Amino acid sequence: MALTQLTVVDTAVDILQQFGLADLSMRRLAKELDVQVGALYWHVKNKQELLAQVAAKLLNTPALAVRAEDFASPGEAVLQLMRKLYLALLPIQDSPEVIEVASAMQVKDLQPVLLLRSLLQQAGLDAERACFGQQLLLNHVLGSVAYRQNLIQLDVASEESDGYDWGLQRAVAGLLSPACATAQD
Amino acid sequence: MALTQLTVVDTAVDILQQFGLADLSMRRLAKELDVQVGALYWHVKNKQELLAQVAAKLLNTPALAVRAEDFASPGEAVLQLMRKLYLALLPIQDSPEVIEVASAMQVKDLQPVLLLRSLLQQAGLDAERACFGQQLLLNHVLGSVAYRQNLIQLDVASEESDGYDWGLQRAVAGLLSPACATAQD
DNA sequence: ACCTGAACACCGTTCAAGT
DNA sequence: ACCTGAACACCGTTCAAGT
Repeated sequence: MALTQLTVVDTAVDILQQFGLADLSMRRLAKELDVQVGALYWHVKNKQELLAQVAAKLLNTPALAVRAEDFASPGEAVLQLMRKLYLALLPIQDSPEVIEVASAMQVKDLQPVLLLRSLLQQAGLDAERACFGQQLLLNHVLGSVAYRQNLIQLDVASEESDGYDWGLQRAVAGLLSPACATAQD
Repeated sequence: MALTQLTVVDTAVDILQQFGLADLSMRRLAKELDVQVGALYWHVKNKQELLAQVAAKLLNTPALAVRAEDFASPGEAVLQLMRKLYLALLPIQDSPEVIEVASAMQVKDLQPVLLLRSLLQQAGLDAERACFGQQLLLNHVLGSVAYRQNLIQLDVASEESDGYDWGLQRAVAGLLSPACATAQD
């Protein structure tokens, strides 16, 4: 197995899924690939860039696609996309941290994020507001996933609702309500 | 200056404010206090617990208090509290990470968080929903602060709005709208 | 009770030197 | 072009031994 950018990123995804971010070190990754640590730096610039690519691998999957035409309204499509995102990220340890790194690096090709913005525009928000709404909803998934993963990790994974879905519905309602002409100006 | 829990935490807060979380290591902290690293572990259990105490120090300040009686409605008080929180956290480097550690450790005495929940209840939400609403709004501040701190750090601190306030208004509207009888059941 | 000294088991990144 | 070996400058945590 030749050492390429692809194998490096894929192995990183593997380690993340199986052992979490704490175990995803450059040295551990090198060991898994049977090379010296330095060799990795021929294929990726640094750890941050590697994590951004890991995030892209996690999010750019057809499983997270949603077609607006399949729903009664764009709002319904938004809800569906957000629910898929939550369920996809929940089983991947520390996924919120990884995705925050990617967002921080201005990674532009996270498909579900672009899709979310586009759906919000289809629902009637202008470009700027779609962007703000995207932020609100993204903050909510990542925050909720992080919160729940933490509960799971440090004790019982209480079966009861964590409020993600309720908060999501209220947020989407707030974003798309007809009273959306900004309250103050 | 005797080495106590208090001085350790206060010095940690100092380092965080001046240099950020990356520089807040146990070794750096020990150097600042002119002691060996091991000495710190007599006064704090570990780094995680230290960070939780740092978060508490940051949040449990009278500057972040808001009295419901001073506003036309509980909803207005919520908006005000959230705006104060945002402005208070923005200048403190990596404050969202630090606060997430505290929340993760189930720290119960973060006053602005308790206040937020209480205001949501005063606005008419039942206990469970107030808790969910608190989550939504907290996710939004922490996410927005992290996002903005990142922009500041890696280039221009664009003066234009980051959408925090618009998202906040829409979220609060969604939470407190009269159509709050859950849409689906 | 409180602190030192020193160790243990790690990190990310760089770079001359090899092939 | 791609990789090794080895170094540099760090981490958090523990613990016998000192005072």
